[in-house]
Amino acid sequence: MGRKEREFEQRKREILEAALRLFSQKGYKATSMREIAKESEFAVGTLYSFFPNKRRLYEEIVLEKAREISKRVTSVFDEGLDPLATLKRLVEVKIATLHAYSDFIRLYYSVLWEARFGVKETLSEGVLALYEEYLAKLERVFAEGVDKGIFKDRSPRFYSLAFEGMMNALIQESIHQGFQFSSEEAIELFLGSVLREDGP
Amino acid sequence: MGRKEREFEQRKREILEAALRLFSQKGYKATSMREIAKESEFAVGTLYSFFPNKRRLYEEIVLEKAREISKRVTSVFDEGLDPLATLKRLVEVKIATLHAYSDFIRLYYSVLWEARFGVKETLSEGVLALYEEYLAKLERVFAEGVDKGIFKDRSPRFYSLAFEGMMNALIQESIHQGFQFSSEEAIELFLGSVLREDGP
Amino acid sequence: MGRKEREFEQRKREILEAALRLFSQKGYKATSMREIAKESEFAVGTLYSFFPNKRRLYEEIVLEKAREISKRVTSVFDEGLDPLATLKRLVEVKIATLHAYSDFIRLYYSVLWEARFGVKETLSEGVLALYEEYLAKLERVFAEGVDKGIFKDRSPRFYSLAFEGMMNALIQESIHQGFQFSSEEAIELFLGSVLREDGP
Amino acid sequence: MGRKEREFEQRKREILEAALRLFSQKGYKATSMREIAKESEFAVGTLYSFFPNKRRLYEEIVLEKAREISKRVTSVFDEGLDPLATLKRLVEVKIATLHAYSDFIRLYYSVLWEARFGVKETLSEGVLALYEEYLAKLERVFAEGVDKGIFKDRSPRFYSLAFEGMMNALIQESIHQGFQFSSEEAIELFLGSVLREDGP
DNA sequence: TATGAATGAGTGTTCATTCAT
DNA sequence: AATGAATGAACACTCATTCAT
Repeated sequence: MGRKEREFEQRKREILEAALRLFSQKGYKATSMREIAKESEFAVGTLYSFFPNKRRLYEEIVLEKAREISKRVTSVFDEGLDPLATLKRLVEVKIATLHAYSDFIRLYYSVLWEARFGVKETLSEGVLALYEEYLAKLERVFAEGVDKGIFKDRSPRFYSLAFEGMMNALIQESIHQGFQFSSEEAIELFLGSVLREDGP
Repeated sequence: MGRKEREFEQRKREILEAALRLFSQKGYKATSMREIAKESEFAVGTLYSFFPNKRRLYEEIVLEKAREISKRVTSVFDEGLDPLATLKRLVEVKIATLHAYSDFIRLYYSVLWEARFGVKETLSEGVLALYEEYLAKLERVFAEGVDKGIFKDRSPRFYSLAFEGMMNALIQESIHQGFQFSSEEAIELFLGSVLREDGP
Repeated sequence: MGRKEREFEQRKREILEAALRLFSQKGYKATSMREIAKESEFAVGTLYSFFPNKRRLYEEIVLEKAREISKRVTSVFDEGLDPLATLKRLVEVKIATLHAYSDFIRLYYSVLWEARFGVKETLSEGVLALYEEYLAKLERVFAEGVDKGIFKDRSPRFYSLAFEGMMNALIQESIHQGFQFSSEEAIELFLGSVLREDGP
Repeated sequence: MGRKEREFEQRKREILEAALRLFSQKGYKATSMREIAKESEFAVGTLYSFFPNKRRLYEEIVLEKAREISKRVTSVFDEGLDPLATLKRLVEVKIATLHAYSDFIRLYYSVLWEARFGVKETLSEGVLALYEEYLAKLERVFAEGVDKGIFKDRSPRFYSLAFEGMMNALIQESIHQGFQFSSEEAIELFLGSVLREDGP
C-alpha cells in the first residue's frame, strides 16, 4: 500500500473516529454532517469524497467496529476448547471486549437491536449478519454440549438466546451503571442454577 | 362521560394508535407529524388540538402503554406467592403481556434501553421510573429467596439483571422471530441449570 | 330597530371592543381570531357570522373609531368660527379627543400612517378618506386665513401638514410619555413663532 | 479585504436590499423568509448563512440604515453653529438625508414610531436609542437658544417635539406624495410664525 | 343561530447534499 | 483533492377559515 493509499486510509479513519464519538453520544439523526466535519477537522465536502452519504458513513463505522468486536469474540470458537470451556472463555472475552469498546456499546446494541427486531430501513444489515454468524457458532457449541451429554437436552437456539440475553444484560449494566460482577459469577449462574441443590 | 367526551377519547385513541405504529416502526425522529396525520387520517392541525407537541404525543403513548404493561406484570408481586412461585408466575405473565402488546414491544424496549443505558434527554423518564420500580420488587423477591435459603447466596441485583436479560431476550425473539418456547422451559432453565446434575 | 337587531348590534359591539383591545396591544398580525373569540366570549365561528374575515373585522373597528374621532374633530369646522379661532378650537378638541381615545391612538396613527405613506395592501382606505376629508377642511381654513390676510401667504397644504405634524407629535408624546402641555402653549407656538420679536 | 470577503459583503448587501424593499412595503410580520429569498434570488437556506434568524436580519437592516441616517443628521450638531443656524442646517440636512434614504423612510418611521409609542418587544431598541440621542442634542440647541435669549422661554422638549413633528410631516409628504417645499420655507414657518406681524 | 373541532396552506428554520472554485 | 457557500426539500408548528352539529 503506497503513501497515497495510506494517507487516504488515515484520513478516512479520522473521519470515522470523529463520527463514532458523535453518533455514540447523540444518535444518528441528531448528529449532522457539519458537526462530523468540524470534529474531524475536514470540510463537509471532503466527507463526501470518502462516503457517498451520511447513511453509508454511519453504516461503515458501525460495521467496522462491529467487525472488530465480532472478530475478538468469535475467535474464542477457534480455540479448540470443549463446550463448557468455550462458554467460560466466551464470558471472559465478551466482558473484556465490550468494556474495551465501551464508547461504542450504546450504539452497537442499539443498532443490533434495531436490526434483529425489525425497525424498518435499518441502517446496518452487515452488523446483523455478523451477529447471526456468531449466534450460529454459539448454537453449535450448545448443540455439541447437548450431544456430548454435558448439557440438558434443550434446543441450542434456546440456550443461545438465554445465554446472550443474560450476559449482555449484565455487561451493559456493568458498563453503563458501574455494576460489578466477575466472569466466574456469571458463568456459574448460567451453568449452575439459582436453586441450591441441597435445598433449605 | 357524554357522547362528546367519548368521541374525543375515540379520536385521541386513533391518533395514538397511528402514532404507535409509526414510532414503533421507524423511531421518534424518523416519524413526522405529517405522517402521523396521514396514518391517522386527520389533518396535521388536528393532532395539535390533542397534543401540544410531537414530544408529548410520543411520551403520552409510550407512558400509557408502559403503565398498562407495568400494571399487569407488577400485579404478580401482589399475589402473595413464595419467591419460586412468583418467578414462575412472572415468566408466564411477562410472556402473555408482552405478546399482547406486541405492536408496542419494539418501541417499549427501545425507550427503556435508551432511558437505562444512555442518551441524555431521554423522552420517557416515566417509563424508566416504572421499570426501576419493577426491578426493585424483583430484587426483593430474590432477596427473600436468598434469605429463606431457596436461592444460592448471590446479590439480588445480579439475579434480577440475569433473570430480566434472559427472559426479555427469549420473549423478544418469540415475538419478532416467531421462536417458540414455553414458560416452563424458561423458568426451568433459569432455575434448573444447563448442566445435567448427574454429569457424563 | 327591533330587539333582534338591537341584540345583533350589541353582540357586534362586544366583539369590536374586544378586538380593539387586542389589536391595540399587539397589532393586527399578532392577534388571532381565537384570542378575539376568547376575549369577547364568543366562539370563533360566531365571529365569522358578524364579519366575513379577520381583515374586515379589523377594518370595521378601526373605521368605526376613526369615524368617531373624525366626527368630533371635524365638528369644529361647523362651529362658524373665524380661521384663528378655528385653529385654537381644533387644538383643544384634538387634545381632548385623542386623549379620550388613548387606547386606540396607537392603532389609529399606525393605520393612518400606513394608509398615507403607502404600505401595500393597507387595511384601511376608509380611514385615509376620512383623514383626507379632514385635511381638506383644514386647508380651507388656512386658505381663508390667507385670503383674509390673517396668515402669511403660503400654501394651505403646507400650513396644514405643518400644523398636523406639530400637533400630533405633541399629543402623541403627551399620551404615551406623559409629557404635559396646554392647548394655549401649542397654538401660541404654532401661531407665534419661536423667535422673540424684540430679539436680544 | 480580499475577494472572498468582498463577495461575502456584496451578497449580504443584496439580501439586505431585497429585505429592505419587502419589509418597507409590507412590514415585518407580513414578509416571509421565502419572499426575501425569492426577491434576493438566493435560496432560503442561504439567508440563514448570513443571518441567524429573521429577526436579526430585520434588526440588522434597520439598525444599519438608521445609523447612517443618524450619523448624517447628527453631524450638524458638530458644525459649531449657533442655535438658529443649527436649526436651519438641520432642516436642510434632514430633507436631503431622508430623501436619499427614501426607500427606507417608511420602515424607519414605522420602527421609530413603534419603538417610541408602543409595542412591547420592539424589534429595534437600537434605533430608539439613536433617536433619543438625537433628540437630546436637539433639546440642547433649543436650551442654548433660550438661554441666549434668541428663543422665547419655553421647554426645550416642547420645542424639539414640535420641530420634529412639523419637519417630519413635511418631509414624509414630500417623499411619499411628491409635495414640494424648500428648507427655507420650512424653517421660516417654524421660526417666523403663521401670523403676519403687521396684521390686516 | 352559535359552536368549536377540523382543516391544510403557510411559517421560520434545519441540514444532507452538490458543485464552482 | 479539498473546500464550504449555496441549495431546497423537509421539519414542527400556527392559525384563518369552514361546516357538521
